Parts: sequence; structure tokens; C-alpha cells
Amino acid sequence: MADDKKLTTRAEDFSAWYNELVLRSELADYSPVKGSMVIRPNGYGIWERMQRALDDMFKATGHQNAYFPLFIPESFLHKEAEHVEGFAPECAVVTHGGGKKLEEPLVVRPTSETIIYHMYAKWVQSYRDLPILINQWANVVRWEMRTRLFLRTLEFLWQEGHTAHATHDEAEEETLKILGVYRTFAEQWMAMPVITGLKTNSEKFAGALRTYCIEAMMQDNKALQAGTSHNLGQNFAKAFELQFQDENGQMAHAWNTSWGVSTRLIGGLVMTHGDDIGLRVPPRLAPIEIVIVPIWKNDDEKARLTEAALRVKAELVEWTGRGATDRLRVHVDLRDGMRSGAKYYEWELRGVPLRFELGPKDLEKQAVFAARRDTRAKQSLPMDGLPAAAAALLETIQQDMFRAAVERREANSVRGIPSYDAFKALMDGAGGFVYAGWCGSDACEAKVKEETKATIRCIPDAEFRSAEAPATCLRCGAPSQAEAVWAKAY
RNA sequence: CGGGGCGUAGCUUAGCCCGGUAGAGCGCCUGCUUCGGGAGCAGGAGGUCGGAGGUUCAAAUCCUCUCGCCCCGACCA
Repeated sequence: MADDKKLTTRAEDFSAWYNELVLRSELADYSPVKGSMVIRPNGYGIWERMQRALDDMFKATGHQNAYFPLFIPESFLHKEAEHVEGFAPECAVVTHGGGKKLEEPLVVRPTSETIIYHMYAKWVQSYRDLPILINQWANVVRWEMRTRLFLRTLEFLWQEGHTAHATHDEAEEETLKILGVYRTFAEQWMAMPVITGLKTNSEKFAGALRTYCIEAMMQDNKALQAGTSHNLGQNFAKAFELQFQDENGQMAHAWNTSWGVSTRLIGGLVMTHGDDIGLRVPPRLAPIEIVIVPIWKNDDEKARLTEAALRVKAELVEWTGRGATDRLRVHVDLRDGMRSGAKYYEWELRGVPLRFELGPKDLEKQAVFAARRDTRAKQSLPMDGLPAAAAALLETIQQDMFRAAVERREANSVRGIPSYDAFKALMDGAGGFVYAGWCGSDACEAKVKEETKATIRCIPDAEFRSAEAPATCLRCGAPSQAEAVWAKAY
């Protein structure tokens, strides 16, 4: 059945398309425990690229990595009122160990604020000990009711940065600096455009003063919160007695920030760039940027073309035009007993950005036949100067993917929606991002959610706001306090 | 936790209404021929029909219980 080989299309059933794509491109698989998943090498390879890029950026902004433990005393969670309220329902709790009931249950971290600020309190005495700028790469557990591969699983991988500062302004600066890092990463590495902004009270992190976020639009026009950066104020410092003596000898509570992105980004990558053929990985995150498929008819050709393919790979990998540490990532598909056509489909499903076909005719011409994954455009590239041409093409693919994603988002964003009824109709149908006024009341926001399932994704930063600020609230018509981006979300 | 659906080979599934002891496609293994967009032929391996109990001469099929999964709602990176 030829149809068995095709994915359910996005238009038919977006959610089925997503699941099939993740499973069949071998990004991940279901594990025996409901709601948790195995990240397979294809998916983990992308995560490793993400980690490397982000980690470099964190280091460049003065952060260091450390590791805090998985288990947290249950009482820690209770020290910050909002925090416990937000996380207690979804915590996994260990009650037994070593065959005995524990005196105090241990919570499996849903996030690490409590344990980390407890430790910071031990380490900080003076303003001279500040700031502390630490990040950790870790797994966390949140006992979700409804799970989806990468987007929401019981356990996921992420990085969580936790900093402590002497002043509010310094903490705020840090919060915004990281938001900028996330935005740069999303745009330049993931080729995924995001809106930056501030979360409303109902959507902010449990225990934070303010939560900033990056929000991306998926191909079903729903929003995905792709990263958050919190100014925690002194809430945790007060709960954990994280104090220091300032220059005047006065005791003061530190100001904290925390920020994170997770493997959820892989889900965002799929829903931003995937098509009905499969995944499309932006070159900068692709574990394999170029796959070379040699084509042969008989043993003689097989020998010649295998040798030629390996030679092309060597030339590409040895090229240092992108810097000695950033070599082209190339794979040669030498599998026998599989036709070249079948190989093309498989690499397209997996999203490798560039494919070089190399057959006798190409060899004769001293060229490779190059196929772009993003546009599926094909062209012959001469062997002479191939590495530089390949690198340039990959860069073009990266830029084009970003541009296409921006265009799609803008095409599905609405400013100046005429009425709440029009909004309801839109959310009932195509969906999208709606820039509209908000009176500032939690109740109004909750009503909209109840009536349309849409929420305020963020109060967008200045550069995303409409030229003319909306005058009235989307729902109640009262004077608008802020322009908000409304959308249904994952 | 409420509503709906489904459990048969690695995957997709037919058979179930009307009981008679399991079949197909894909995938996998072997061989030959193939090879520029999902190869063809021949041979082969693989299933206690989610589990337990019941009805019956006989259960994938009927009944009861149970477990698991998926979809829709209340919570969420």
C-alpha cells in the first residue's frame, strides 16, 4: 500500500500528523509508562545541538553550569505560598526508600527554585558574593493529566537558570537579557519567529513577580510557549532566608531570576517546520546537514561511486571555511539492498536539509545533484568549490526557513479585530494571533478562556505592538489597559 | 476524574452481528534478478486473539469482571 508510506496530512488531522511524524522520523517513542517517552537518537541529536548553542550563549553571558539533586524535601515546596499552590498538584512524591517509609517524603523536582535558593542562602553572606549566575541541565517531573510527545510529558529535559542579585534592577536586567538570548536562539537557530512579552497574572510562574516569555505560532495557528524568564523578586529569598549584608552593613534579601527552555522546543520545531512529507530541520540544528546518496547499477559502479561519495564527504568535512570547529556535518548512505528512491523518502522524512545524489552521470560531469529539503528544489553543483557552495546553500536554507515561518505567522495574525463576535468566530475556525485590547481584569481574561478557549499569550513588547494601540477591551469594551496577544495555546 | 472509542504477528488490520479452533498488507530472514524517486519473483520465520472467570461438545466471536491505550472535557513548560 503506497498510502501506508504517507503521513496523515496536516490538513486532514494536525494532531495525528504530529504524532505520526514524531514516531516515524524516530525522534521519539512511547515508553511503557503512560505519559513518558524515549527520546531516540534522531531527536536527541537535535537536542544536543540545541544544548550546545544555548550553553555557549549562557557561558558568553557569564553563567556557569552546576547540578542540583533530583530529590527535594517536601517541606521546601511549602515555604513559598504561591509556589506550592502551583506545583503541589503535579508533583511525584517518594514516600519509601531502602525498604522503609521515609520520615519526610521527597518530592521529585518539578523545578528547582526551592533547593537552589536554599543552597544559595548558605553560600551568600555579603554583597560581594553576588551575583550568582548558575544554570543546570536536568530532567524534571510534572504529573500531567494529558500528555503529548515532546509537548507535555511526565518527565522532560530542560535547562533552568537561577540567579541571585543585589538589586531589583539587576535581576530585571538579567531576566530580560535571557529573554533576549531565547529570542536569538529561536530565531537564528530554530528559524522559529517568536513574540516576546510579559505574562499576565494568571499565566505567570507560581512564585514569580513577573514572567516574560517567547511565544511561537505553530502551523495549526495555536501558540506554543517556547521559553520563559522569570523575575522572582524577593519571594524565594524571603522564604529561604537568602540574605546578604550590603555596602552599608544592612541586611537585605537577594533578588532572584529563573529561566528555562525544554525539550518541548523539539515539538515546536516539528510544528513550525514539518510538512506533509516529514520533518524539516533547520541546518544549524541538524545533526546531519548533508546526506550523500550514491547511485549504482552493478558491482563495478558500486565500488566507484562508494569511493567517490566518501571522497566528496572527506572534502566537505575537511573544509574549514566555516571555522575549524564548525565542520560540515555529512553522512554517506551506503546501505545496500535499498533503492535510492527509498533512501530519498527516508531522509526527507527525517528532515535532513540537503541531499546530494551522486550517480555515474554526476561523476562524469564532476558534479553532485543537490536537493533542498525545505523547497524541494534541485540543482547540479560542480565538485569544484563544492564545500563553499554547500555551506552557502545551507545558510540560504536557514534564512529561507525563517522567512517562510515569519510570513506564515504574519498571515495568521490579526490586528484591529472588529468585535468580540468576530473574535469568537475566528477562534472557532482558523485561529491565529489576535492583537487586541485588554481591560486588565483577571475575570475578563478568564471569561474569554471559558468562551473561546483562547488566552492572553502575552502583553507583547513594544516592537510587536500595533501602530495604533487598541482603545477598548476585546471582551468587555472597557478602556484598554494594555494590548494583548490572544490565541489558543498548547 | 466524567463522556466516547479501541485492544488479533514488529506495524496497519480482516474475521466478531450469525461460536466450529486465525487470514491479509507492510515490515523481517534467505536466494536470484534489480538499482537516477517508496523494486520484482520464489521460499521462510513470526500470533497462549490484552488478562481473568463464566456459558458451551466447542469461544477471537456470547456474558461478567479487570488491565491498558487513544480521542474529547477540568490542569499545564
